[in-house]
Formats: sequence, structure tokens, C-alpha cells
Amino acid sequence: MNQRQTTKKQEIESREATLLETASRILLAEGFAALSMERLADELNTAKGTIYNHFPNREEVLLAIAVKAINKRQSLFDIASLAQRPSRERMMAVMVACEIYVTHYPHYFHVESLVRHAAIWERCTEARRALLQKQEERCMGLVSSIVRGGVANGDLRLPQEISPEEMTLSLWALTYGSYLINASSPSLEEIGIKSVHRSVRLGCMCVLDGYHWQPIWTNEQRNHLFREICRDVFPDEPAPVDFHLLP
Amino acid sequence: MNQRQTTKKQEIESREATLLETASRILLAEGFAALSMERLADELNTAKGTIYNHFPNREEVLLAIAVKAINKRQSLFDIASLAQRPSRERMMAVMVACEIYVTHYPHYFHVESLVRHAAIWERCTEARRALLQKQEERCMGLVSSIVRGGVANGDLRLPQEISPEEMTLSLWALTYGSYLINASSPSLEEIGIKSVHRSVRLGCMCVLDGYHWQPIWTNEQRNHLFREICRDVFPDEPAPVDFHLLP
DNA sequence: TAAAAAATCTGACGTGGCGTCAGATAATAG
DNA sequence: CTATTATCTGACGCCACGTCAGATTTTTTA
Repeated sequence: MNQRQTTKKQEIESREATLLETASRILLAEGFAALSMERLADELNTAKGTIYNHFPNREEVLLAIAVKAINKRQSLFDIASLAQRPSRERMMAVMVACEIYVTHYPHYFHVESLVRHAAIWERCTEARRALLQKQEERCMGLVSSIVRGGVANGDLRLPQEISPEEMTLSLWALTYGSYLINASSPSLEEIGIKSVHRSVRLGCMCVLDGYHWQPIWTNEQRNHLFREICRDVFPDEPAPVDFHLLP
Repeated sequence: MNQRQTTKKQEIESREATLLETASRILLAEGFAALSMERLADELNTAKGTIYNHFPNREEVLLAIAVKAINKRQSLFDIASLAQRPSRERMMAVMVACEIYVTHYPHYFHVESLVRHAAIWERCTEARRALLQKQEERCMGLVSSIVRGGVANGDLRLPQEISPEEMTLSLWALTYGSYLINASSPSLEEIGIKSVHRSVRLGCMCVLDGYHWQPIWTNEQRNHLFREICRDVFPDEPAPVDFHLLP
């Protein structure tokens, strides 16, 4: 009896997981427009009403995927910030984490940005939105902690008027902005940008150097460390394509 | 006869303008969801079919607004890059242009980012998309030209491996990314970011300083120049709120 | 100026997806 | 084995999209 009870609950729970996987697959293969509740119900061999038992509307399904996405991102950031390395290398590990995320989980990145649009955001429940916000803040917090760590042990002397959070925002904006622009302007390469990844790396390095975060590396050192971090800090993730920082 | 001909054509043309104004108004006041073709037809006292004579679908109306938006942005960039000032000040003028754009034409900024999403982008005609792309590239080009100018007269010595376009991308990504994050995370201020404008200014300055673009300014000089540029280069635009760069 | 031709406008119509809900079915309790 | 509760179902009402045959207006032609 008790066994059956859990069996039923498990069935419902596992359906939710399958549902999100199916939705992700459709989204990745055919885009947002193709993701209809009818379609989802069909593919899951269930009725539309059942889907609505799990999510109050279509947008909320998206948000649920976005939550999975940010959890993945957070786990990558966690690994990066726990690396036993000097502060600046930990920061580089976060950069590597971003690159892995964007390269190997592009649909996650896509959903994360999609879900931020008012048309979608506004239709979601406060509860799930809070979930996303909290994780977002936690990700930012992890990066800010690395900055704080750098300040604490003297690798970095942040100007009085700049908080660690503001430095984090700069780096995140640079990264996020670059990948968004890249996603929507396929012609970037035609106008002199060889690789977005390369640009993001150079841009972030410039900001870190700009604030004199020690040690300042040569290009050779950067490349070497980049590969080392891919290998040692993220042994379980396939390494992102290694565009050389040097030409 | 000829007079009448032009009269009719003018009517159609002016309708298109009214249409876009009405659409902008709805969009600004009630968001994308509220912008339906029915609604547009109603407000213009015309039939739905007539709207479809102008635009093949709803998304294309958005894109048309985005084209107006980017034209505005381009005109601001034009003014900035034509200023009779040292290269680095011209670059700061572009930063001011961005701030004016985001502050005083927020709906334009919003539409520009909205239109980039695949769900909308894909449904638009190639012709109009090309229009937007071209203007986008022109805006990037204006900024790259300022970088080139700085290199040409020795204010800036760009590292071998970095093209002017890559530097432009960094600055643009930092700006665009920051404002997007700000738009979708109203809680930024709670986590230590006093003002996005301030963060963007500091971030861009850090990049410019990072590449040693001369002259390097003190905070006082930055603030002073910022106000001067608002006043002298953009006398026709209301100045953006002047958050001090210093605390 | 009047009739014919062309351009433009119109709104009813077909379509498709959203979200609901009364009734059917299955699970659990007594 | 029956009653109660939980879950599932799919037909339904609704709304907005985009179309198109026919009405209306404008332009051309004679």
C-alpha cells in the first residue's frame, strides 16, 4: 500500500523530469514556437490537462528548464571557485566554466536568456521566479567571493569606489553580452572578430589586468594556464575548443 | 491627377508612420503581449487587412520599430564620433550616447533586444533584417573608426593580437550586457550595485585604461569631461542623470 | 465626363493553440 | 467491497493570426 503510494508519486515526479527533457529536446531542435502544450502532451502520450497539473502555463515550462540550466551553471561555478589555486586562477576557472557552459550547453544558455523577457517572465509564478533569482544571485556571489578573496590576500587592490559586485557585473556583462551578440549576429566573423571565445577571454583579461589583479600573465602563460585549468579543474567536462589567444 | 496620386501615396505612407507610432505606444504602455494586429487595426480605425498590406505579420511591425530605434542610435553615435575632440573623448562621447539612448529611449533599447530573439527574427523578411544588420554594423563601424583614429595618432597602442573590432565588441558587450542584466534583475541595487550607469562607465573606463588609451584621467577629470560632453556634444538631448563616478 | 481597369480596403472565415472544467477513471481509506 | 479522494481526460470556449473573395475607391482610358 505504502509501496503503491510512493509508486504513484514517483510516477508523477518522473513524468515531470521526462516532460522537461522532452520540452528541452523540442526547444533545441525546433525552437520556442514549436513547443506547444498540445505537442508536449502528444509526445508524452498523455492528455493536455495532465501537463497543466504540472505547470500552470507554457511559459512556466520554459522557466523550469531555465532553473535546470542555472543549476548546471552554478555547479560549474562551484567547481571553479573551489579550485585550490591563486585567486586570479580561480577567476580564470570561472571564465573557463562560462566557456564550457556556452559551448556544451548552448540550449541552456539560450533558455536562460529567453526566460528573462518580460512576455515570458511575467506569466510565471513568483515561486519559480524566486528560485531562478536566488541561483542567479548565488552565481554572482561566487564570483564576488573570488574577488573578495583576491583583495583579502593582496593579489588585487580594488579602487575605493568599486565594490566586488561591480567588478563581477563588469565581467559577467562582458561575457553575457558577447555571447548574446554573437548568437544574434552571425556575421561577426565577417567584420574582424575571429572568435567570440577569444574576444571574451581577451576582454576579461583586460579588465583583470586593468585593475592590476596579480599576477599579470604573458599570453603564453595565459594559454598554458587555460589548458591546464580545462584539464585539471574540469576533468569531467569536454574541453571547449581551444582557440589560441595569440593570433 | 498627379496631385491626387501623390495624395493617396502620401496617405498610405503617413499611415505607416502613424501605425508605428501607435504600435510603439502600445508596446511601451502594455508590453508585447498587448500588441495584436486586431488592436492596431482598431486604434487606427482601419481593417486588419489594411495593416497586412503594410506588414506581412506581427513580428515585422516590431522589426520596423527596431529599425527606427537603431536609426536613432546611429544618429547619436554619428554626433559622438564627429565631435572635434581627442580620440578618447570621442569614445567617451559614444558612451554618453549609449547612456542617453538607454535613459531617454528605453522602449527603443527594449525593442532592439526583443527583435533579436529567434522566435521573432525568423518570421521577418530578409529585406528588413538586412536593414537592421546594416545599421548595426555601421554603429559598430563608427566605434571601430574611433579606435582606429586613436591608433593612428598615437593615443592608443593596441596589442598586436587585438583588432579594433574586437575592442569595440568588448565595449559594446559590456554596455549592452549590463543594461540587459539590469532590465531583467531589478534587485541589482540590493546586491551592491549602486547604479548600472555608474558600473558601465567604470567598466568601459577600465577597458580603455587597460589598453592604455591616452590620456588616462583622474576621477575628477572623468566627471568633468562627462558633464562637458553632455552639454557640448549633445546640446539637444536632455542630459542623462549624472550619477557621480566617485562615491 | 463616363466607363473600364487597377489599386486598395474590408471583415468574415478557417486555423491553431491556450487554458478550463465537468465527468471518467484510478488510487486509497475505511 | 464500498466510499472517498486524487488524478486524468479531451471536448469546449476563447482569442489572435493571417487569408481572400468581394466591395470600394482611385486611376486610367476613351
